[in-house]
Amino acid sequence: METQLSNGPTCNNTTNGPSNSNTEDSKTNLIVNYLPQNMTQEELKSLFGSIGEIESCKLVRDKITGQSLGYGFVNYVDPKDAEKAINTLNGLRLQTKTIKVSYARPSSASIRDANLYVSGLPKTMSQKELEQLFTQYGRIITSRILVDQVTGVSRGVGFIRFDKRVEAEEAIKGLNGQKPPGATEPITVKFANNPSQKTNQAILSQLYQSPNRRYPGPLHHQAQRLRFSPMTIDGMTSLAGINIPGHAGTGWCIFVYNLAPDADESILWQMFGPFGAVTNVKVIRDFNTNKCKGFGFVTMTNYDEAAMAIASLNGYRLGDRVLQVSFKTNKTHKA
DNA sequence: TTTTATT
Repeated sequence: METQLSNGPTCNNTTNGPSNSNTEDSKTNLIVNYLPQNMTQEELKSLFGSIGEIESCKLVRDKITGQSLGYGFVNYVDPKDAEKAINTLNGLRLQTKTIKVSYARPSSASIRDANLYVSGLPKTMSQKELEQLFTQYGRIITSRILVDQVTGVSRGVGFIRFDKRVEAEEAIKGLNGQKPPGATEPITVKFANNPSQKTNQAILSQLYQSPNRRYPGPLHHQAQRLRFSPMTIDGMTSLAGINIPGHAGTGWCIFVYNLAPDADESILWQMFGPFGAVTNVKVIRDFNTNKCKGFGFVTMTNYDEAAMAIASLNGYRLGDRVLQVSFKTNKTHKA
């Protein structure tokens, strides 16, 4: 019985059970999870190559869309380097993500589709308690409880990934429809949807079948998933008759709010440049005093990079100020 | 009432 609970609150348990995976392969081959969306295989290779010589490296992508699936494999020549990579790179913060680095289990059919979706959980249940409930059925690889982004309170929904599919099946048999100790409502336990089942065909048909939609939000979101270029989106914008926030035609215009009175253009270049191609920056100043009026604009060429910059820099603390960063909207001056 | 963990 080698079940390991996670080491910490953020489900960073490494899958290096002493008895389970002691093949040669497992000592050099790593799986890297929770990678930022825009990270390329080259960047992955470069990051892990800084530890030692890499035998092979692969970023896993969606077969159809080419989108990164947020994880990859790094195989070192020397097992010592693999161990070093776990020790130094696991938990590393990259942009908005905290990456997880652990030994890859030997690939086999038995470990696929072992991910469970659990709903109806008591809102008070912690990740640890969730694991305690499931651990009797097998070795837990990851666990997660989804929380409300704003309040941080549990949504009563979570995921449990087991080492083996058969363990997941047993957990469904044993726990689906059951009440956890102390709970008033039964929980639902089933296999989680396979993310790759959500084909872009379905997304595309949504895009094209709604020529009258007026709501930029969701469409915008899907554009991100599909990695359309700004030009493609522009074409679709006219086709669908909608507005895409921040899209000026020459790039993606980003609104930066709460700059200090003495802010200048160089600070905007410095902040946004690392995220990708920046074509223009502008600090808005008072005509008389020549002091910054508290905001500015940045234009970036590529949607993905602009989105990443916004995700990373919104809420960023510059001096004693907390910046607000978003795509520029066409709102005049209400709300 | 679905996050991105098996090449």
